[in-house]
Amino acid sequence: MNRVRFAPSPTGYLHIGSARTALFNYLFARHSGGKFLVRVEDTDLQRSTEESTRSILEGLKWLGFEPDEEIVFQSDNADKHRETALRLLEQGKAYRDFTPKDERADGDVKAAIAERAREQGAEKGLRDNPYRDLDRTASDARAEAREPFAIRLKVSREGKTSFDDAVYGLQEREHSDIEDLVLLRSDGHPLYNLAVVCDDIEMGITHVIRGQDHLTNTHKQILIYEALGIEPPIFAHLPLILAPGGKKLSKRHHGEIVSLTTYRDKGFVAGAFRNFLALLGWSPKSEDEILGLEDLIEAFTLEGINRSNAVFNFDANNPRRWTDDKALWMNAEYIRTMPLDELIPMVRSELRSEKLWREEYDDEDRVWFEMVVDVIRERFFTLKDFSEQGRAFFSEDFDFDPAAVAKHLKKRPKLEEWLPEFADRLEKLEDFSHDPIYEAANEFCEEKDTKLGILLNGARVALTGQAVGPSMITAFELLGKERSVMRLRSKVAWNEA
RNA sequence: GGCGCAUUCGUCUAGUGGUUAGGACGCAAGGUUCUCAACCUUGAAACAGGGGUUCAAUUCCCCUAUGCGCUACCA
Repeated sequence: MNRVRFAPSPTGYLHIGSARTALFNYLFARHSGGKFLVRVEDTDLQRSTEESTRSILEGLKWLGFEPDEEIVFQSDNADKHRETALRLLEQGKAYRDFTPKDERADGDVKAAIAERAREQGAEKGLRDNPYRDLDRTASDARAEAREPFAIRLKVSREGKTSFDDAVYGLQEREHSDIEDLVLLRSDGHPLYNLAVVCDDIEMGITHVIRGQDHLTNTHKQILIYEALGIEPPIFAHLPLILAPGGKKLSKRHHGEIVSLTTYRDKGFVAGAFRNFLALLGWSPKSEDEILGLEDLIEAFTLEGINRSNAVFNFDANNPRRWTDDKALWMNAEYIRTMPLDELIPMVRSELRSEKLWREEYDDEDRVWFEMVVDVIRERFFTLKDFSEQGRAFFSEDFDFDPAAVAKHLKKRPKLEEWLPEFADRLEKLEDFSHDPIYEAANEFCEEKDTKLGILLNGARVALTGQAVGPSMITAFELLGKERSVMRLRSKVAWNEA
């Protein structure tokens, strides 16, 4: 049975790239009837926080990925990792390195690495550590004398490692390009490469599905598997998600846009965002794009993953383009087509958080509430729209869009008399439903020798504060006689700037 | 600096040794008419560049360019 894991390091919120990695792991597990596990890689004690762990798990839950077994915390296994390093030392497959640890600069680590490499040039040999072939008794003696040391893997001088990546194909790397990696720090803490390998073995992981940034490091892990005499799992590396312009998508430069919780907080339907994420770097055989969780599970295969990085397109300077257009479109598509039963709870919690919720909506006004939601969702993009653009349906306290007031009211000064007059007509209607309202509106316009649109567009602004919205006749019906009449008579909109 | 990976419309992508290079988002135009940011229809829009191999290359090979990743006693 396949066993996969999602292994985030808790050093911040859940990045959308990580969320997609979790998604692919989850889909792979479900598609093949395997297990989806979660392991929190908290070996970097300095940077790991509990709050981050909490927010990552919350994010996974929102997307609907519950782990099939208890969550593993990597730091709990540190002793085992240490034992493993010691065992390799014992077997002569690793050695003690007594070189004093050099303090690395905090800022641009990458630049420092490149600089060092440039200086060392071609004469640098990755095998020339003086302690690599230190006599065993001498090594033991120095360790006995409490001299600090790190444990490094003894990579053989000749040959190469290779593995067949499920996405990128055959990968080969010369040993001469791989240094003797550190397994255990001089302070006794295990390092990442050792920890992942040990834990993946311990957890019985069969497929490692992770970001492409791990592709070249995989060779180091293969070397550890070999030293341990254990068959490595199958690796499948995923293309990265980039920012517009092909740059790295980072918190530092792109802010909250990279955090999964942003999407929840800004009114995304989890299923819609999940659907969008799935299409970034993977595609189904069919041309369908709207895929629910079950569809994704059925269609998902490693073969469908492509190799080039995907750009997550958005415009930080344009509020309507705050995230990828297609993601927004997809969210709108979900909102207007999903079963009402599923949408209602989401709208309820949105209204609750904006203090617009009334218990009657779940009770005696339930039918009315569902009708309203069903009508207004047609033009909405996010769940937030229910409390913003749709606010007038749930509260008397709503704003008027100045552009709408200018275009549909101020430009037609006569409406200031007509709307209250029309209110009188509506008030007299015994049957306040579609046809009678429509007739009354038509009659009124004939009398005033004006077009229906002028009256209704003006009414829309007066009743909802918006220039766009559902059919106005329907809006009258939904708001009811009392509120319609009151708002038509109100001068509030006219006094807006 | 070294090593690795990638490159099809603006973006996400499909695809093949011979195709009108397909779809989606976005964009544009037209339609609908009570509004449009909804809906319907139509349209513009791509094989990074240069060499090979071949009857034929977007597809296979090489080089260049560009981007990304790794290169750490980070994960």
